[in-house]
Amino acid sequence: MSHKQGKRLSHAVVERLMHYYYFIGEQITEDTDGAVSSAELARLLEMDDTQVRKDLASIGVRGQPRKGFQNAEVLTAIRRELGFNFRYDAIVLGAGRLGGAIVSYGGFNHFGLKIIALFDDDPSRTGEVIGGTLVHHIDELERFIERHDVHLAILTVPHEAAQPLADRLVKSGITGIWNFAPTRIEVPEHVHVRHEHIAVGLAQLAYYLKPGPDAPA
Amino acid sequence: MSHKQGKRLSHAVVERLMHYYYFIGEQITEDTDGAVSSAELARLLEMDDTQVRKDLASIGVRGQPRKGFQNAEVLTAIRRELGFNFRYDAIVLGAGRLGGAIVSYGGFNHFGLKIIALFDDDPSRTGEVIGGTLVHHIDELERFIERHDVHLAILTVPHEAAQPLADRLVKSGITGIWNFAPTRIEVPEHVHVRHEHIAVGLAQLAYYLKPGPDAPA
DNA sequence: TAGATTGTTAATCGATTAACAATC
DNA sequence: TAGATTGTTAATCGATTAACAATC
Repeated sequence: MSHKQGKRLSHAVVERLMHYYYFIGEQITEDTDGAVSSAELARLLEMDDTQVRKDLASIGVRGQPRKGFQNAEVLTAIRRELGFNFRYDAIVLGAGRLGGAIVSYGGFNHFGLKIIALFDDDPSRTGEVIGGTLVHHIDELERFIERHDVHLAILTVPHEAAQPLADRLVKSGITGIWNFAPTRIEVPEHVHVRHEHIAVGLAQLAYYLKPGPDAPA
Repeated sequence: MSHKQGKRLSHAVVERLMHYYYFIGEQITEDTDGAVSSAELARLLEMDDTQVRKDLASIGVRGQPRKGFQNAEVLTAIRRELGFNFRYDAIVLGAGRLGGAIVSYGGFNHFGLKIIALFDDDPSRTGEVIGGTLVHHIDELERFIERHDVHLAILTVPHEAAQPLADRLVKSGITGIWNFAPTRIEVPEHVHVRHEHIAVGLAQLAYYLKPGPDAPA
């Protein structure tokens, strides 16, 4: 393998790999043998073709002159590099609409994510099944995590519940938190948090739609 | 005003402004008169303090030596710059769990977004009210957009429905699309699309949680 | 005043793009 | 072979960080 092992990919590279994965994955239905050129990928994703070649080289994929990159080979390398071949068991905190949307979304298993339980503090929700997943009472949290050796939690709770819950999660051994709660949470250094700050996306759009002299063309 | 009007802010700057807005907004409850130093903001958001000062300078906010930046002044400037003072009427396409979660989330009105209707192709959903918002049949789409002069649409439909719907939206005069559908959509240049590619967040986390020699410390 | 913090220029760093020889 | 496309080095660009005088 020609690329350096252990080299940590930047967030930007991981994001671009996801876009390649996503896009090639969409194209491939029966045409698994197809290939794609860096120029083609670049055009469709509105980026530079050199960038594409560099990104793919960085994960050890080599193209063929006059042909491009084998679809299947690219997908395999991205899966390997981003860890989609591992299975990550996860729990979802909060059985509200967002938590429900997340457990119901079937796409995550392509990325190795398997949601094995929902938790909610409303006792009347306990025992309910959403998207094939059982709702547990929040009091069961610590015992469940220990018993099932879970390391990833998805937070979809209100503002005020987020930090106390994060503390409980960390104490129980959770090392990754995907935070959809509308607040920042603080965790020890060894815990990875991804803040999914949905209003940022809205702000980006609003900025472009804003009327007046400041509006960009 | 000292900052250049009409200067287009980069995506990265818009995102950082949102983090400041969010964070200061959380702090301020009664303490509207408070101020925050660039060093304090930087520490809490894990970034460089010079960056904070530059960002705030770029939207015309001036701090006071030995005091910092007035909370209220920062918030006002960000609102002005990002367009939160305008009202954006929006429609949501798809009355599934995700569409429901979006209309039920109360936070968007802080950013000027007002969701005025849901649309779904399932006739049995028509007339239903979710989060205070009425579900219309998709056949009403064009007439509704025209009648209510809507320019922003939020897509929460399945893969295969996304592109055809985007085409209808564009034809009806929509100029901004917030796309939560798990596929890329193509639109004319004058239409702004924000792809909310949720699995990217998962991939970032998975990359850090991945076991093995490649895993970063 | 002394000292904390800003505002801004200069230096550094990294990411993007251009160029082009190597390859099939 | 000729020509399309890769792989990679060099050049450019922009973003981040360091340094420090200005300010209250």
